[in-house]
Amino acid sequence: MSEPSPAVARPGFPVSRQVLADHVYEALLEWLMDGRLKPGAAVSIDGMARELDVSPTPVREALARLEHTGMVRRVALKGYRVAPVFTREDFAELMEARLSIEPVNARLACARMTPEGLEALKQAVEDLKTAPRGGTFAEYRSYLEADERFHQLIAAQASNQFLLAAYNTLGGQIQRFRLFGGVGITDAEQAISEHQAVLDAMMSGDPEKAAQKMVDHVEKVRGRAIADAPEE
Amino acid sequence: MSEPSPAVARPGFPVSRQVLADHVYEALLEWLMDGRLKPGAAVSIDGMARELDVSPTPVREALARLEHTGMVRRVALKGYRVAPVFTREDFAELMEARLSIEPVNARLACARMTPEGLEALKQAVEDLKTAPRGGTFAEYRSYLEADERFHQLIAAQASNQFLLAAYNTLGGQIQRFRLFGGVGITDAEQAISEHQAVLDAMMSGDPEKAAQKMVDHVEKVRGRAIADAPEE
DNA sequence: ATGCCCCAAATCCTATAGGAACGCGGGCCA
DNA sequence: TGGCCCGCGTTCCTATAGGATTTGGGGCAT
Repeated sequence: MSEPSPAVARPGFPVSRQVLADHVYEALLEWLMDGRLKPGAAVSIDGMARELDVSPTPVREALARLEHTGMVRRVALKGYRVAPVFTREDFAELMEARLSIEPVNARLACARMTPEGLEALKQAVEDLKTAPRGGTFAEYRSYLEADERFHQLIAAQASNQFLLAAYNTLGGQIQRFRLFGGVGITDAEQAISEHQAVLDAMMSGDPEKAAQKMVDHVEKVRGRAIADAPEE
Repeated sequence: MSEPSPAVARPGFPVSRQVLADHVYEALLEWLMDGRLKPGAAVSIDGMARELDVSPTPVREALARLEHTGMVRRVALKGYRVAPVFTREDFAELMEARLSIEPVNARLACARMTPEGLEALKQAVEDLKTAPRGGTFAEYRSYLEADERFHQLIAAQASNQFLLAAYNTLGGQIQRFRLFGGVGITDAEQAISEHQAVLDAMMSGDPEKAAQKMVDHVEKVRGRAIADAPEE
C-alpha cells in the first residue's frame, strides 16, 4: 500500500524470480501453522490479497493448492475457511492412518537406507535433543520441525514416490494437530527416546525391528495424547 | 470466440452456477484420461483457455489443483506438462504402495461395512461383469470406471478420511496407468473373479480374509502387467 | 413489538490488459 | 561457411475492472 513497488522481486536475489504465488503459499502456510489463522476462520481471497499486498490472483492459486492439503476448505462459491479443529475422532483416524503407513515406510527405509539418509536422520534426532522447549510457539517451533523432519526423512528414504505422496497428505495434518490439539511439548523425553529407538533399529539394519519401533512410537503418541485429552 | 457470451451459464440448468473452474478441471481431467493430452505434452495455460473458450484465470486454478494429483507437473515458470509415461520402476512403486494401503482399507472396510456400502460394492462388481470390453477406449471405459469405483468404495467404507485421502492420491495414478501402461483389457475374467473373491470375503464378515484377498488381487495385477510388459 | 422488504457493502468469479522473460529463426559479420 | 546478435512471437505472471450474488442492517408496515 505505502511502498511504490511492493511486489517487485528483490533485485539482489539469486534466481528466485516470480513465484509470487509460491510466496503467498508459504505465507499462508506459516500463518496457518502459527495459529494466526484460527480453525474455522474465514479466509477471504481479496482480504488476504490486501493483507499481503498482492492482487487476488496469486492468492486464489495458492488457496487452490492449499485446499488439497486439507488445511483449508472451499465451500462452492462462499469462499475458503480454515479447516475446523480436530475432534477426538479425527485424531483417532489420523493415528490409525499413521499406523497403516509409517511402519511400512520405516521397513522400506531401513532396507534401502543410504549413508546420507542415515546421517540426516541422526541430525534430526540430534536437533530434537538440543532444541529449546519453552512454552511459546517460537520456542518449541524448531522442536516440532525436527520431529516432522524425522518422519518426513523416513518417508523419503523409503524411495517410493507414491508412499511419500501418501505420507505427505498426512504430514500437514499431523503438524497441524501438534499445534492445535496438543498443549505445548509435555512428552519430549519419551518422544526423543522413541525416536532414538527407531534410529537404532535403522542403524542395526533390521527392517522388522524398525517397523516395530515405529509402531511403538505412534501408539505411545496416541496414548499420551488421549491422556492429555485437550478438548472435544 | 464466435459466440457473444461463451462462458455464460446455461439458463435452464438447475443449480450448477459458477464453478467454471470446476468445469475446466473436469474437462482437463477427461482429456488427460482420454489420451487427448498425451504424457509429456505441454499444457499451455492460455492455449487451454482458447481451446475451452474461457479466460486463463480458471485454467490456472484448475491446473493448480491438478498438479497436486500428479497428473501434470509445474516447472517453476515454464508452464505445465502432462506427467511422463510410467516406467517399469514407477509401476513397481505404485504396486508397492497399493499393497501397503489397500489391504488395510479392505480390512477396515470389512469390519465397518454398512448395508448401503455392501450394496454399492455388489453393484460395482456387477457392472464389471456386464460392462462391454471392446478394443476402443469408449468401449472399455465403463469397465475401468467400475474397477476404480470398486476400490474407491472400499477406501470410503474404511471410514477414515485420512486413509481415503491417501488412497485418492494413488487412485488417479492407478487410473492413468490403466490407460497408458496397459494394452486394453486382457485380463477381465481373472480380475473379475479376484474382485468377486474380495467381495465374498466382505460378505462373510472376515476382515483378515478380505485383506488377504486384496493382497492376492493386487499381486496378481502386478504379475499380469509385468507379463504384458508394455514398454520401458 | 415483530416480521418483511429493500438497499448497500463485501465477496467471489471471470475477463481483459500489460510487463517481463524465454525460445527461435533470420540476418550480419569475420 | 560458420558463429554471433538481434528482433519477433509465445508464454507465463500479475494487476485491474466489472458483473453477479450473498449477507447484514435499517426502515416501514402490520
